[in-house]
Amino acid sequence: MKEQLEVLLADAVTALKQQNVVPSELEPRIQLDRPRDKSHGDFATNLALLLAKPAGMNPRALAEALLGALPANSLIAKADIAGPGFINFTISQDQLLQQLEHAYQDAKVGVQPAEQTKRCVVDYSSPNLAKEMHVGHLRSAIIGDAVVRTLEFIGHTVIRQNHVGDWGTQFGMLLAYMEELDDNAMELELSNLETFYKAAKKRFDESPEFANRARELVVSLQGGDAKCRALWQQFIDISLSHCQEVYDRLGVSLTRDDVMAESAYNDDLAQVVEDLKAQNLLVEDQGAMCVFLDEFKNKDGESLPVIVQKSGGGYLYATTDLAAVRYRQNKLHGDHLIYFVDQRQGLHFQQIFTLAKKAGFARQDLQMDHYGFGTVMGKDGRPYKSRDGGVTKLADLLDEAEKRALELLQSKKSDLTAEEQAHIASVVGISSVKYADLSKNRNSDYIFDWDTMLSFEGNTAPYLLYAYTRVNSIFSKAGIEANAVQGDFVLNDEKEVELANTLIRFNEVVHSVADKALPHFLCGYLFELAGAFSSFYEACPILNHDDAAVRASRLKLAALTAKTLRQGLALLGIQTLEKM
RNA sequence: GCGCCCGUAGCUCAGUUGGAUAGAGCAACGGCCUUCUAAGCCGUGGGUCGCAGGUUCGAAUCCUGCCGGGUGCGCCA
Repeated sequence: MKEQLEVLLADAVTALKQQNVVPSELEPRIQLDRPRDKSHGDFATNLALLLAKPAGMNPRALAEALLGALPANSLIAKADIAGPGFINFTISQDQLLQQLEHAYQDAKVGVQPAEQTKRCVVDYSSPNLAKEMHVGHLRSAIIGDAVVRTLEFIGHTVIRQNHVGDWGTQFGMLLAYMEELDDNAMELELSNLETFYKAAKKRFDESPEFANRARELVVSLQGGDAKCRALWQQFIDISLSHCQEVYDRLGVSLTRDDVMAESAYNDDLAQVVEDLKAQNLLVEDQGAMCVFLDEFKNKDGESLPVIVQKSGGGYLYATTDLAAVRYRQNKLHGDHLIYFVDQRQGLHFQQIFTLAKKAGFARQDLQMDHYGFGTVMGKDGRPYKSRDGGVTKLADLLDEAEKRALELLQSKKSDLTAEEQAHIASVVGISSVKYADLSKNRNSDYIFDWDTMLSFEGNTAPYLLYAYTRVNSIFSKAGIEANAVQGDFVLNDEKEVELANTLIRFNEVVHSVADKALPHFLCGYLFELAGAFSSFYEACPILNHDDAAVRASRLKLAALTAKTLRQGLALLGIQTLEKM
């Protein structure tokens, strides 16, 4: 609908250029807003204000001219010139009704496919396998997964890449510790990777012999020693299955097939350095192999180095990331490489992107984006910590979410069985954690607060899940299938119109989430939709209305609301409940 | 020192590439359950958009300079 209006306006501009009213070289950006004030119509544009100066005309007169040049159409019911020269459009109700009917019938709820589909290679989650996943791994997995689902929904091909860390120096320490244990003890110790890591670290810090052995093992591991590799593989397998458990509980769509570990690039690293050298980009500095990029300066105004090989010969994560760029472009055939990684690695990725293009590892037109995010903070405004001051394991965090949700449910009166309560608590707990994260702008830090995220009031998962069950209860009460209501949409009541206008915005919102990789747009929209429905539900009787046509139309509005909420939440990676 | 992010109501946050009177939720206060629904709805109060300049028809948004916070800047990932 917005797109159609944009096309009409673009045509009007073209017409005015032909009439020499507007300079022909002008290419104004057509901006259409949804005004907050309803008296300003459904859409408003500032086009006349933008063009007034170059055209040497009074903005209101130019607005008149634009309206005169607008092609005939069935979209616009009314167009007014307001204020200094805004044009306010009111969309014809026929159009609105058509859009509603289409969304009601459509498997994608009226969401249009992207104009140009791409192959997106998305790097997200990517934990270090040496330790168990902790609270710091939450955002990449949750936000990345929501964006991935949204990109797929509008027709892009997405290749997930879980770039797990399985190759760092700390693995020497872990292997050394494994060596000291017999089979039984090992199995026991590996059941909790967190304590295993701590025990190994303690040995490393306390015993110089152990530390030496750990360093030897890193060398043998990277040298391909069979015994060492087997031990390492055993550890990696256990750690990956821990990760998979967390993904499954969290409803993150990653699987074992998406794992493309750091170690997988091992054989290509020497080649990366070789290729940089062949292009005269490489400089040896203090024994390390570096590329100095003029785009980045240090405090003295000197170029900043990207170190690709340590003075001891070892490779670094910059080397691996360069190899990964090349792999993702050439082997996975990506058009758009996306990284959901902590904001703090911003400089690193800027360097990698710049160097990848400079070295010809990436085509000049390859799109590469680092979508960063802020830190998870505690209520005290400092990075989130568990009660004992340590990092919180993700598994424990999710346990607590479910436990708190269950307590909350039990505090309310309900006729649910214990089994139903347990299931609902699990969904509510997990989705609360996810939604709290997704509903904030990913760029900023956010405060992790159990009470706020589990509240049934405000922009939260429990509120939306409850809103969904309320809509559903209408259909179960009436014994009607939501997707098979006979009759047409008819809009009379103000609340009906408001809900209808909110419903048809879903398409725009989904596209903006995909374009900007900002899922909080969708959260804000769903909250608005749930609110619009509640107001409608309060003001407009559905099953009790005696006019069958009105009843049918309202049922369809409810059905489309349910469908939109379900689909919207699904894009966020949140499942719905039939009752709660 | 330089780079990036941030500063909006008491609190948590929106504000979609500059738009009309800066919005939600929580908290506070006041209403609404003999009608599908109250884990809900309706309403009230609450602001020097960090500060000071600038750009223009118009600035929370763009530019410059300060103040305050976070984060990063050669061999960890």
